[in-house]
Amino acid sequence: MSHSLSEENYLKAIYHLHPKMEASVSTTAIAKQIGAQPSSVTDMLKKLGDKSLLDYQKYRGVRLTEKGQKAALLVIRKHRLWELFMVRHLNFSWDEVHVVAEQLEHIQSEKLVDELDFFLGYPSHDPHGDPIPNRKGFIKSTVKVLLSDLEFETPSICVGVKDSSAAFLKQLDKLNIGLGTCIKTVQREDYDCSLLIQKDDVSCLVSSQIAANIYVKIQ
Amino acid sequence: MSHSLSEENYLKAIYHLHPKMEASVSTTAIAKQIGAQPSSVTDMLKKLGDKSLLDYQKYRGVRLTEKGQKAALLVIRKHRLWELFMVRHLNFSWDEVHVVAEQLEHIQSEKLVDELDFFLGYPSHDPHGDPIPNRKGFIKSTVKVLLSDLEFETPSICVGVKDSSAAFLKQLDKLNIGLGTCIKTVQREDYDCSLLIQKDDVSCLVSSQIAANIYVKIQ
DNA sequence: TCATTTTTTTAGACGTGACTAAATTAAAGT
DNA sequence: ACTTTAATTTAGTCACGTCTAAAAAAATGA
Repeated sequence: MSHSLSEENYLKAIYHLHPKMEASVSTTAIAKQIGAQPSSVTDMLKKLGDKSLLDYQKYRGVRLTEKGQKAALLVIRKHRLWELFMVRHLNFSWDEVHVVAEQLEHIQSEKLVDELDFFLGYPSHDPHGDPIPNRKGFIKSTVKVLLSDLEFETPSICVGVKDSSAAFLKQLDKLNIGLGTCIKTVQREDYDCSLLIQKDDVSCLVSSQIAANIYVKIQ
Repeated sequence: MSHSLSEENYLKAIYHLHPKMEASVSTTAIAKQIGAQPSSVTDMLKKLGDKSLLDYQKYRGVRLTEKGQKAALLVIRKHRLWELFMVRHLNFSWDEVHVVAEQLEHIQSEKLVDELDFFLGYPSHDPHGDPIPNRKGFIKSTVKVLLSDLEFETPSICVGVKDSSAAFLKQLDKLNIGLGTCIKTVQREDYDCSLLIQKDDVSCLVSSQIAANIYVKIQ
């Protein structure tokens, strides 16, 4: 019924690589995500296969089962609720919460999570704009697009980030971009593909790398 | 600098067996406390000795070093802060928090603990009446006595419990005894050593086992 | 198609933290 | 003091999750 810390990390990694279960995930991709050797991944995939958390066939990659996906989403639920708790109540900034939530997400107590959810007022999104699954493991998929893919002169609102590393989030803080910031793209510079954007009547230039890690929704 | 989950559990167990470092703790006592075999304990004691968290000499029992005691107290600090958080903010009762705090106490993040401490208003005691060490690992020792050792007709206040198992705490709830309850003992029944106590003008009978697990302070 | 490269799996090993069974040391009792 | 009992340690094993090196399968490309 419950899973080890490592198992939970694998489930989460596989989910993140293909949230919609639309294709199978390769051993190498998982290894990169987890930061382990492919041979270690193979071992774990066999184990998770035996627990029927995913479908594993040699050389075929894997796909989460319903059961595996639910387990992954319950870990992600805990991660995001703890992140929000730390930002709202413990004076953490959005770039500091991830590493600590990586530990807290493995605490096993349904009551703890559900009461935390209640305490926070059943929030819909975490501090990075990602949706929080409910206690059944159901998650709302949001319609969002990368800033780099947005058509020029289309007003949009920042709703999340693709990269949630501390380095990137600190960069956004410097640029004064956060969740809810209104942005439209003006033009792309041919030289380095950086984007000229307009934000609250000020325009500024952001690199293509930054633009490719910001999610926006069209108003 | 930081210790594994198992190491932390051993340090905590040793501290609880002899909080004042007044005597050496035996391998068997630790084994009972942890719920492990004595041979496993020996292995771990060697390891903790090598890390100079305790003094270990074959067949001589162990004693925590200053460093080891501080490490133990920082784990206990986390345990008690989390317990209080759950009772105050997450609708946990005092008999439910222990098992979950056993997990939460191993989360490694100084900022998390210190911010939690601040969030709770730098509390002095946990929901079972035990003092909470500060961030330096300093703990206030309280003057308290077991209800079973209290002299008859001496007014006292319940300040803690020795046994914090869910079973015992639930029993206290039934008897309407909690932290702050005013109690005096009236007499001891010769037959079964149970105690007649008086509490808020009602008298009732409690078994010797119960009386030996309630701490009171004299008014 | 067939050789080469890449991916994946197998085989064998290691560290951690536990165990059992046997050996050793310390404590207790006569 | 010597024998018996209890406590402690040693030796060897095991499961978990990892690793490296080698083998096997799949993908790629001339």
